[in-house]
Amino acid sequence: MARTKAFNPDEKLHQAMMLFWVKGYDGTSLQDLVTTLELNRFSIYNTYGDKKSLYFKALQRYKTVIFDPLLEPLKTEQDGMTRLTAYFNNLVEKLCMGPGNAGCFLQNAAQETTLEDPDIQSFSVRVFKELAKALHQTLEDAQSGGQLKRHRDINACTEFLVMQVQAMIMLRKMVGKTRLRKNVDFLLEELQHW
Amino acid sequence: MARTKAFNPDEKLHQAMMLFWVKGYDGTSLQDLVTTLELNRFSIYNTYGDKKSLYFKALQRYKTVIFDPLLEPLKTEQDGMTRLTAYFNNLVEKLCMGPGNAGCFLQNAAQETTLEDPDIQSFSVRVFKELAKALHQTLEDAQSGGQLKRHRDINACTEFLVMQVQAMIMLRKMVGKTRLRKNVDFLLEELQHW
DNA sequence: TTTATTTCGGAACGGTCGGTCAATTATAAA
DNA sequence: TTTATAATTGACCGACCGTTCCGAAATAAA
Repeated sequence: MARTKAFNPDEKLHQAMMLFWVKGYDGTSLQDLVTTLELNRFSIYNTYGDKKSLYFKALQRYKTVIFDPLLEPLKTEQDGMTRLTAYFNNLVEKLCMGPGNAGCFLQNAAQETTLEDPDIQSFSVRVFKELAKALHQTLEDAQSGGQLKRHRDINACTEFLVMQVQAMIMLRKMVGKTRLRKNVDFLLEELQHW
Repeated sequence: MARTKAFNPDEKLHQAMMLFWVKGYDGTSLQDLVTTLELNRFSIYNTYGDKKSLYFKALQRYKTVIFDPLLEPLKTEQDGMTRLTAYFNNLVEKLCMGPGNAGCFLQNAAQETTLEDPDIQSFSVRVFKELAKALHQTLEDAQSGGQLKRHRDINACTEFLVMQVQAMIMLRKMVGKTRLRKNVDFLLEELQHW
């Protein structure tokens, strides 16, 4: 016995995600959201709660829509090293396809100094642990498959690779695709001798 | 035939640098500056110009006071690989000594999305090119000294190392010293076989 | 000591921020 | 068709933003 929403909340959330991704939390004003989503301020509050709630919802959406698919190359049936190479190559491509030089929404969220929300922080940490877990499994498979030397410490390698991923995400914000490509190629070449 | 300043502009600029370093450009309000520097708003404008001018001056100060000294280990009389190791070890120490988890002021400045000032951008780029130059020279020395294999492409190695430096700076903002230390040790171990 | 010049302090500017309100409109159930 | 409920709207809130103005205080040169 009530009126129905005149918009699709999921679709609008997606637009909010893109906006926050590119402009950050502080850089995105309520007015920006009103203009971009073509929603009234109150409708935004009514649907998603306050600004930080909306930001968090957008961040969670990013995780499922953007981040999770990036892990797929690590979960195929191929051997470990092949999966690793596929993952990094795909990462470079996707990083250069994203909106502007926005980098990774999750990393941006973790870095925004003004945003010291514990929920957001712990969420970001949790997501990067998922990445670590996937890389760890892949490295294990590579080692048992003989593409990674026996003496290698899987945990140390995993941590290092997580750092490499984050480094590339960040680097993308500052340099072009060519430079990024070269650095990934360098890393992948090193990996062949691990 | 005029009144003298009741404060030391250099000292106050240093305090402003620390503030911008930790809280960023947007995160630092004029009121923050007034409170921290214990200066009147107008005195700030009168001495340093507007907010962005002060920020830029603070950034330049950071370059000479913090960044430049970090390059010193690369410019000693030791052999290339020793200098490289010394540089990274020192970097880890200094990163963990800086204010809070602020990371590197220059990197922060380059990343702040709202701050798309071309002067600031080009300044950051120029500084990181200085780092690249110093690393390049060091790698050359390492190669001619026999600590770096002949077949290695110095330019590619340099770019990769610059990325590693930036990665560590960023990682410091998200993880503790222990984790950072382990990653640097991993990298340095790899370097021994380059 | 006088005078010219600059700093200092506080108040105030217009603008934008995130967030809220009551009145209006639309719609699903009774 | 009526009625209860929720969505929508645009105006509006107090707070803070970066910036500016002006009167008062202070000091170096004349």
